Formats: sequence, C-alpha cells, structure tokens
Amino acid sequence: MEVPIEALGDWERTHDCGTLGADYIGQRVLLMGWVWRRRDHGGVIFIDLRDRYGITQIVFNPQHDSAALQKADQLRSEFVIAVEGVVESRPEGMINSKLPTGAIEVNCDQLRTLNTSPTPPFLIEDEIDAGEEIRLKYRYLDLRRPRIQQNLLLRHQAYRAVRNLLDEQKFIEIETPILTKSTPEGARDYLVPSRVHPGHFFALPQSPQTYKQLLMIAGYDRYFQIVKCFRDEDLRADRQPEFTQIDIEMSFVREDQVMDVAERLTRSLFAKLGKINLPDPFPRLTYHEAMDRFGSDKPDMRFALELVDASVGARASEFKVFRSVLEDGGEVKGINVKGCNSFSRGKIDGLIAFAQDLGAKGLSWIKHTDNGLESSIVKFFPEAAQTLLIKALDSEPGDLLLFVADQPAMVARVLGALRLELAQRLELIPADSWTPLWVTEFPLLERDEEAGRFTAMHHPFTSPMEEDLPLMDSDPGAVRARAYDLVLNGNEIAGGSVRIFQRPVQARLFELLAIGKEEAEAKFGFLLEALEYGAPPHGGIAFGFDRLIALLTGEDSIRDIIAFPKTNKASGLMENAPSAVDNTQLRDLGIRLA
RNA sequence: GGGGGCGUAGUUCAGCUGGUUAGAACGUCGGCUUGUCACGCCGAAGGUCGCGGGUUCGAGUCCCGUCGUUCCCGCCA
Repeated sequence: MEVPIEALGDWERTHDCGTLGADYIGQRVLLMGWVWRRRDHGGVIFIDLRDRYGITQIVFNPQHDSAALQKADQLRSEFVIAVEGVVESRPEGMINSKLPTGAIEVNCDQLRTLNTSPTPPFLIEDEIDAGEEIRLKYRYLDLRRPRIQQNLLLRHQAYRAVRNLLDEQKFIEIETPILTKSTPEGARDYLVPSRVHPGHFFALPQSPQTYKQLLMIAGYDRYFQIVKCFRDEDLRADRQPEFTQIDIEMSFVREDQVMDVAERLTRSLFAKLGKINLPDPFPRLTYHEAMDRFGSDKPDMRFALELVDASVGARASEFKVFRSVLEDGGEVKGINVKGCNSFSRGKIDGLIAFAQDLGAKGLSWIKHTDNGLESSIVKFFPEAAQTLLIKALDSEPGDLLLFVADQPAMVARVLGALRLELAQRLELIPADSWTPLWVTEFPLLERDEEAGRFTAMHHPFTSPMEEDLPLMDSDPGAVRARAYDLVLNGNEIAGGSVRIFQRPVQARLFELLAIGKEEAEAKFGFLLEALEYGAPPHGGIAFGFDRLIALLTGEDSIRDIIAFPKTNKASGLMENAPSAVDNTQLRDLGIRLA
C-alpha cells in the first residue's frame, strides 16, 4: 500500500536529533529526520530518528496518541518524517548509555511523513559490510552514515582552521584559473577543448605552480589557496584524479621560513583536530640519508629496522654474488630482523619472492643462532667476514639477517619495501604514534634512462642549492635542490621548494631538461618574461589535503574523506562519468572521434 | 602498461576433487508482540552464479576472452 506523503506545512524544526537530554524533559519539541530503525512491539512502536547530529528515540504509545501510532505502523527505513511530541525521561532501567540522547525519548502525538524511500540497497550504519561499488553507486546513501558525516565535518573544520591560521599570519587566499595551459613535464594533463579556438585545448591545473609564482612577482608576498588539482595518472588508495591541495607561497624567504609555516600549520591542525601533539621542531633528514638508512624518500620513522651497509663483510667473503655486484659498483646492504631466526623456510621463501617481485635478483639470508651464523651461504664467509657482518648489523643470536646486493637504487627499493612489509607482519608499528619528518636536499634532476635525458625531480622551477651551482655544468645529476618534503608516518603530506627567481638560472635549467629555447618560450615564455620584471626570491609548499584528512580521521582510503570520489579507473559510479557526448557538442568543438 | 584479490539472493558471504533440488546470515514481506534500542517469536518470498565463448554426458566450480571493482608495481614535475 502506498504510504501518503504529507506536506511540511508550517512546521518548523525546534531541535536536532543529537541534543535532547534530561534538561529538556517536559518540553514540546519538533524533530525532523530519517527513520533509522523501527521496533514494533504491537502496542508500542519505537523509531530511532536520525539526522547528522545524532539519533533520538521516538515513542508511539496508544495511551498518548493512538492516531500517531497507527501512522507509525507504516514507517520504513529512510522515510523522512517530522514528529512533534513531549520530551520524557525513559522509564527506570531503560536508559541507553550508548546514545548521547539515551536518557530521554520523545513521546510523539503528531507525525508527518514527509517522504518515503525504497528499501535501501545496504544498511545505513557505521560498521558497514557493503562493498565500495554499491556504496559509490548510491553515494548519497553512503554519505548518510555517521562515520562519513564525521569525516566530512572534520574536513570542514580543517578548511576553517587552515584559513584562520594562515590569515592570522597575513596570508591571503587568491583563486587561480582552472582552465589553464598544458605543461610539458609532470603528470598527464586533463584537457578541455576550446570551442572558440578549434584545435586548441585548456589543461586543468596539476597545481597552481606558475600562477602562485606570478603572484609573488606581483607582490602578494604571502599567498595561499585550498585548491583542486588534476592529474591524469593511474590511481591508488591515496590518489584521486582530482584532489585538494593547501597551496602556499611566500616571498623574501629561505626554505627555513616556509618549513616553519608548514610545521606550525601541521602541528596546529593535529593538535586542534586530532588532539595529537607533534614534536617541535620536526626532525630532518637529507634525501641521501633517508635513502641510505631507510631505502625511501618518505621513510616511516615509527620503527627502526634500518638498512645497514654490509659491503665490508661482503668484500671479505668469497661469495661470488656479492663480490661481483661490488665490482660492478653496486652495494650490499642488509637489515637485521631482530629475534626472527625461527622464520620457517616457507616464510623466508615468501620474503624472497616479495623481493624478486620488486625487481631484486635475489634475497640472501643468514640466521644467527647460538651456534653462530647459519645458512647456505655462510660457507663462503670466513670467520673474519662473519665477524664483520655481525658487527655491521649489530647481530646477536636469535636474529635473522637479510641481504640485497645490487645497484644502490634497487637495493633501496627492495630493502625499503621489505622494511615496511616486515614492520607490518611483525607488528612493529606502534599504535597512536605520530612521527613527522622533513626530507631535504633532494636531487634537482633525475635521469630518465628511457628518454636519455634529465627530468626535474620536483618541478622545473625548483632552485638548485647555491653551493652546487658549479656542478650544473660538470655533474648535473649531483646538483641538490632547495626542495623539501614533509613526511608523516611514511606518508608524503607536503612538498615544496625555494624557486628559481632569476631568468638566466631558469633558462639554464630548461636547457638541462632538454627543453629547447623555442619550446621554453612557447610553454613558459610568460613566466620567463615575468622573471625579468623584478621577481623577488620566493618559495612555497603544497599539502596533500586529502591525505592529511585521511590521517586525521584514521581512514585508509582517501575515498572515505571525499564526498564524491572516483574509482580506481577514474569513473564516477553514481553519475556515470565520464560518458559519451552528442555529436553536436563534438562538432562545436571541432573534434572527430577516431 | 604489468601483477594479485574479488564478482553467487537486496547486502555480506559459503558452496570441497565438476554431479543432478545453489545454502547461511542480515535485510525485505506477512502474522504475533505495550518498553525495545542490532527488540523478540512464527512463517514466506527472493538467484541471468558479472558477461561471452570453450572443454565435458554434465560447469557456480575447469580453460580462454571480456567487463567491473579493489590492492600493488610502473606512472604520479
């Protein structure tokens, strides 16, 4: 039977579903919300009424109003209703301590059914067991879940806090274009065809990088923006095609001042929104040291399990695998997995497979027992070599030693990943531990072996370190950049740099990047020209806002802190985007599909 | 671009070495129920086993392809 829908009329909500308590007993109230759960006891019906503030129990009691009770019989999950009634204390022993409003209930005498709902495809509750596919298709239902609503509330509070904090420090928020110009380096661009200029395209910004530099040249010496950025690359749990940055740029500063602003912002956000006290100051590590000790440029510092150079011990051995790698300019490094010499053969084989999947040729292992070192390769290690290994890895009986021999990049890659994997398996990561870290002195350039040229590791506007300027000609790969990343628990949450503000330096860098004069002029001519007109020294940083919120809410996926996220293949399951368009639209744009 | 997981009732899943009637829980519907709050009790309905092809006497199960989703590598200045 169709349930009739009633008009709202002149009814006005007096309270929300999260605030009523013992103080309100005796008051007449009018609540509106969604039917969360209905419990029918024949004579009496309970409704849990839900809005984004909470849940309030509504009672329909024949002694109070039998007409309302009859109507309540028709209510189903997710119907929208308005109820008027009296706040009453619950009978003796019926208080629900799990609900903030659990001391009271609203005894209803007036009920309006404002809208009905089909049975929802999944239950609207926090401990949801529905898959992501169905949740994303019915995102508006998923968004009704209190947990997601709390996430978005925290996100809102973060926007506010960021704006307030930066405003207090004289930063001003300025919007930059979303329809902008395609750039040659970096991620793949999302393109937008121009109708007025057939065959020409806008790009959606990967970041407002050039605009914020131009704002510095324009004299807005402290800029920020909470801004959408777009990158057409493959996705991950912490990567969406459109994502939000807190973008910051400052003039007349060195890296220290930018880092100070970023640190204070981060500390303040975590204190305010997460009740988490971060250290002051954040520790720093150079890129070189991070790679050397942790095999990563964003090391998780919540646990040790450091990488150790075992080359001396390897060199003293007769183990050909190690020796030939060393002769080829490679290295041998190991990690000491404390107290794990009881790992089964199968477990170790699993680690070897893990290493090989990452590209390692192999993974050597040695068990340190009470009888000394044991493994199939120990026979190649004379006692002196064994002593060197034990000393290098600070090994003692009970330990398991793992080694990778390869070129430094591969050693870092494999042992860095193995370090994280082992920490997870051995549960070495303490809960509620928050360890931020600055990584500094990144290389300016990265060798792209396929293309046979250098690319900018950060971006092509990053300033080289002054003392490395002479290397620009002799050894470009060794030039360090004035770039810095902020890492928290192994997540890169912000990255920035001091920029080039002198045209000749910028032109030289474009040269190194094999961006020809003509191309540089076509792509970045406006910036190069602007640099000539009194560009101040400047630098900045950008936070990955979504990752920040995910950390603060404890969500593993940034999809749970974005209202309408895309899937791994960058589609919107609810609105079914992207989709085909009319031929007339294409014709207007001068586009013919292949 | 590559690798792994998943796809069976509205939802989450089970379904063994291929075997004839594909199950459970939750949800839904009906009945009962005046103090529940994940209410309870009784009963019922509900299936294109993602899609296409193949192997087979026989396929949810095996094989190939494809689509979707997810995790990872590459990629993401």
